[in-house]
Amino acid sequence: MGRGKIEIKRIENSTNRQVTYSKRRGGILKKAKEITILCDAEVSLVVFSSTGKMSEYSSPSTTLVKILDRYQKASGKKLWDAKHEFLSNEVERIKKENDSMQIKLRHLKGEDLTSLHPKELIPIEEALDNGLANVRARQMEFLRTLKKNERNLEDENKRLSYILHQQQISMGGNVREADHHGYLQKGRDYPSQIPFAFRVQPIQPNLHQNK
Amino acid sequence: MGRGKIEIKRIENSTNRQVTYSKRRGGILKKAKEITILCDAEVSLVVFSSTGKMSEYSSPSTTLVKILDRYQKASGKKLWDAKHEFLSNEVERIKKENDSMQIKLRHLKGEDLTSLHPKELIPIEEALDNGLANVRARQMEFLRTLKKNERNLEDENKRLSYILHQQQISMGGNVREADHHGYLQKGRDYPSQIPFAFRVQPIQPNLHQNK
DNA sequence: AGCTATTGATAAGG
DNA sequence: TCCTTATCAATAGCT
Repeated sequence: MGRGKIEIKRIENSTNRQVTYSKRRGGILKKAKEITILCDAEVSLVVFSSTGKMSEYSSPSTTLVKILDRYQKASGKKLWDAKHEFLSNEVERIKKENDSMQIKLRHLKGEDLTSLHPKELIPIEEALDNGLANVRARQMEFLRTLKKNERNLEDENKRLSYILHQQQISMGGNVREADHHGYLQKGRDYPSQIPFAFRVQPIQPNLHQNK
Repeated sequence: MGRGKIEIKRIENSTNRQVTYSKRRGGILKKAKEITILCDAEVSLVVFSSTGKMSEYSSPSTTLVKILDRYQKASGKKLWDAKHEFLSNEVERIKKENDSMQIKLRHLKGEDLTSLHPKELIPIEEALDNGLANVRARQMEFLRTLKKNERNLEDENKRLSYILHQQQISMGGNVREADHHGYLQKGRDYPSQIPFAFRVQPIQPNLHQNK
């Protein structure tokens, strides 16, 4: 019923699918209302688009809950109880998972070990060893990063101090020439010779870089 | 859409109403299926005729229960009562607990450490150290128990062997007197003197005592 | 969002 | 309930 026949299969073009959905949703809702009025029927219609947006229709004078109640009586299927059962099972399932993790955690913390066979201690020991190695490796890595950061900042500090000092020399004439030469000759060590007031305050190393 | 336009109002003729219901029900079900397929939608449709007969459609791969579940989440309306809510909350709660344990376990195994602040590594390291100490202490304890067990068994073995030997002496006369005295004199070392046939097979130490 | 050619749904009748 | 068919309604493809 359109400019051409279409095959009933998923519309691949997403825009097209959306448009068709919108049109047909209107159509089916209208049909639901019509059958309700024309035939004195009760209808409950819930539609989710592929994007997750919901539309619903329930015939007037009833609610979805009432219709579902009737549904259960008519079909013999249990929506309530099934839902109940499903959730109960879910709770059970997750609780078990929980318990087993709890136990593993306790074992790793070295608790409740007396209940274990000595053979079961071995993989735990290995896991702990391994974990410890990983944690320490990570700590070392972090230390290295910190040190590197510090060194970079020190270098930058020296560079800035040097520049500041030179500027000071070119601005005011009352700086002794000797100091100036001293910097050029002493290389890496020159910052120690700079009066404190010239030094640039180091900024906080960026501890959050991996956060 | 028929031989004549009809007004959308209750069809008074009961037979006519039934017929129209039947036709339109077919139509709306078809539309529901089509929108499901064409637009990748999820549909739940329940219809009751005025005579109380029910028809339903749920998109494949889902059930009415699942759709209703989604319905509740999307609409905020509660279809089921407090008990369900309680169970749902329970599921949520335990799932969260589960996730947090999952994360702790992973951290203890030395996984996903890069997401941690170095300060957070310290308690993990401590826990691992502690756990390792406990596991190893347990292993040592076990070893001690084993050794003690072994010693006890050896002693029992000797005792039994001695008794057996004495019995053998009192029953048959062809055992040399010397051997008999030997046991009493040599103390702890005597079992090595007993012929193999006299020795009692040691039983398996009870490794499962704490299981 | 509108427009319209075209297909689809269905009212009436058998 | 099912078939047929005239007729109206829904909508696919475009803009």
